[in-house]
Parts: sequence; C-alpha cells; structure tokens
Amino acid sequence: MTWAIFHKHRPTILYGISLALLLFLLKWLELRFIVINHIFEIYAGAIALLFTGLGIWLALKLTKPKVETVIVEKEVFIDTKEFRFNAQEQARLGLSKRELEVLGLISEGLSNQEIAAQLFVSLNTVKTHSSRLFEKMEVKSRTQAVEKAKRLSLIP
Amino acid sequence: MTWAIFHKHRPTILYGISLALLLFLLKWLELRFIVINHIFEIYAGAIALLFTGLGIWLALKLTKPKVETVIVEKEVFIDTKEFRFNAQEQARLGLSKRELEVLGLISEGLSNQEIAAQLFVSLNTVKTHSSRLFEKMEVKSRTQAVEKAKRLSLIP
DNA sequence: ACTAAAATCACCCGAAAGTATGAGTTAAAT
DNA sequence: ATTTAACTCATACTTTCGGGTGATTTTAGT
Repeated sequence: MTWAIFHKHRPTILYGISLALLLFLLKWLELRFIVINHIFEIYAGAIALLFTGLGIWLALKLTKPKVETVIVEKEVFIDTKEFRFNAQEQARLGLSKRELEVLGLISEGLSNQEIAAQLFVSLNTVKTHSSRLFEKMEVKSRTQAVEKAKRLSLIP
Repeated sequence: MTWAIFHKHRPTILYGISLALLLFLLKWLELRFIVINHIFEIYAGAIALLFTGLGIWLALKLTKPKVETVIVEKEVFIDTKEFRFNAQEQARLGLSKRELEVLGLISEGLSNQEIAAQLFVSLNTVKTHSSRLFEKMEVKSRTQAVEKAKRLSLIP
C-alpha cells in the first residue's frame, strides 16, 4: 500500500525532495558564508572561552587558601616549684662541699651530734663546719640558715 | 667648553643624529610590518590575556574562599604546688593558735627572745609554747619542727 | 714541689635552746 | 557556775649551739 502511494505520487515526491535539498544547500551555503565572514569573531570567541576557563582554573588551582588561626588554650601543669640546685649561689657564697652537706643535714632537723655520727667525724668538726657555714651565709643560727638556704635554692 | 666642542664637530654630530634617526625609522617600519602581518595573532593574544584575567577575576570573585583552620595550642602554666594550710593536721596534732604562731616565727629563723618581743610576751612563755609544740609534734628541736611542719603543710 | 683551700680535730666559754615543774589568768564551753 | 583548755609567767636545771682560737692533715691547682 505504501509502495503504491509512492509510485502514484513519484514525481511530486521527487520534486519535494529536490526542493528540500536545494533549500538545505542554500541554508548550508548561507551558514558557510556567515562562518567565513565571521571566522575571526568565532575564533576570538573560542579563544575568549578557552582562556576564561584557563583563568578560572588557574585561580582555583594556584590561590593560597585563607588561613584561619584558632588558638586553643591547653593547660599544662608544670611544677614551677621543683627543686633545682643553685650552684651559682653556692659559688657566690663560697660554700664547700662539706659545708653544703652539713647544711643539708641541719635542714633535716639533725643535731650536731647526729650529723657527726652520720658523717663519721667528731662533734667539733661539725661545729667548725656549721660555724663557717653561718659566717658565709651571714646568719646567726641553724634555723636562719635553713630558711635562707631554701630561699636561695641550696636545699629543696 | 662643551659648546666649543659642539661647534667644532657640528657636521659630524648632525650626520650621526641623521643616521640614528634613519635607523630608528627603518626599525619602526619593520616593527609596523611585523605588527600588521601578525595583527591576528596579537589580537588573539590580547584576547587570551584579557579573558584569562577575566577568568581569574571571576573565580576569585564568585567562589567561596578556601578556609584552612590551624589550631595553635597555647600553653597555660599552672602552679601545682601552692601553699594551702592544712587545718586537719593542726586539729589532729591539737596545736593551739599561739603555738602555731610561734611555729611560724620559729620557721622564719627568729630566736626565742625575738619571738617574745614580737608577741609581747616573756621569754619563758615562748619557751613553754615551743616546748608544748615540740611535744605535740613529737619532735625534739625547732629545726625538726620546721622540717615536719613544712611536710605537713602547716607552714609554707 | 710548693701553695692555697678544704677538712679535720681540740678546748673553752657564753648564749640559746629545751625540759621539768608549778602556778596564775582568761575565755569559752557545758 | 563550773570545768576545761589556752595563755601566761617563773625558777631551776641540762643540753645544745655557736663563737673564738689554734693546730694538723688532705686535697687540689700552679
């Protein structure tokens, strides 16, 4: 049935097709013409598009991120009253090793007699040590010596 | 003198200047020629530059800024060994106010005589106070008392 | 090897610290 | 009102501390 219709209107259809082709040709030629006439603008447009894209890419890729600084307070418990022997004070006062040793034992509450026993020396020796100690530290008694020694970080 | 030199070599100088101008003109013409011959490339380059800039501008203007959060820890030093009077120990040992007062002055290195003067009492009173103090604290001397009192946080 | 500082010890003496005992006063609790 | 604890003071006595002086021995630095 379709075939029959084709055969019946063959000239008309051919004419139609020919007309359509002609029109298409004309439109194509027109487009070509436009394209040729505006080739520069099109090229420029393409470049513009391309390089706009490039610019955006560059900007996104190469910019440094903004840095936002957040300060968090962290509690650090530090023993500020930790004992650290002050050798400078010892040198300044000119205290000898033995004198310092006696000072330490005095600060522990030992009597001269006990200190003598501890150090395997005579009571008199301990007395002379403590005497020189008091002289050098410019104090008048063992309690003052202990108090000052703690202040000067000579004993804990 | 400079003027004299100019007058003397006037033709030479003029000739030199003319030559220089001619060379400059030729170079300029050559440049013009190059520019005209490459007008399209130059134009394209200009567009490329312009739109790259536009792209960058767009990217920077229209995108949200990147934010990088940096956490900086700030150390806060806290004193852990602060003196806190130990009232419990005082109660446990049964130390009276006056005895504690005497203890404090002893720890400062004062003699019994000085303590007596400070408290407006007699030397004997100070002695009895310190004696009872030593009994209660179970020590035998002022230095021991000071040492123990510090351990028990009765004095700083 | 010589010297200076440190460590050791002894003796004496006065001052301070600490013990023992007793007692008077005051303030707070029952 | 009475009791109790804290504060006060005194006297007598013992022990320890601290100053003064001098001497001997180690140790360390030049």
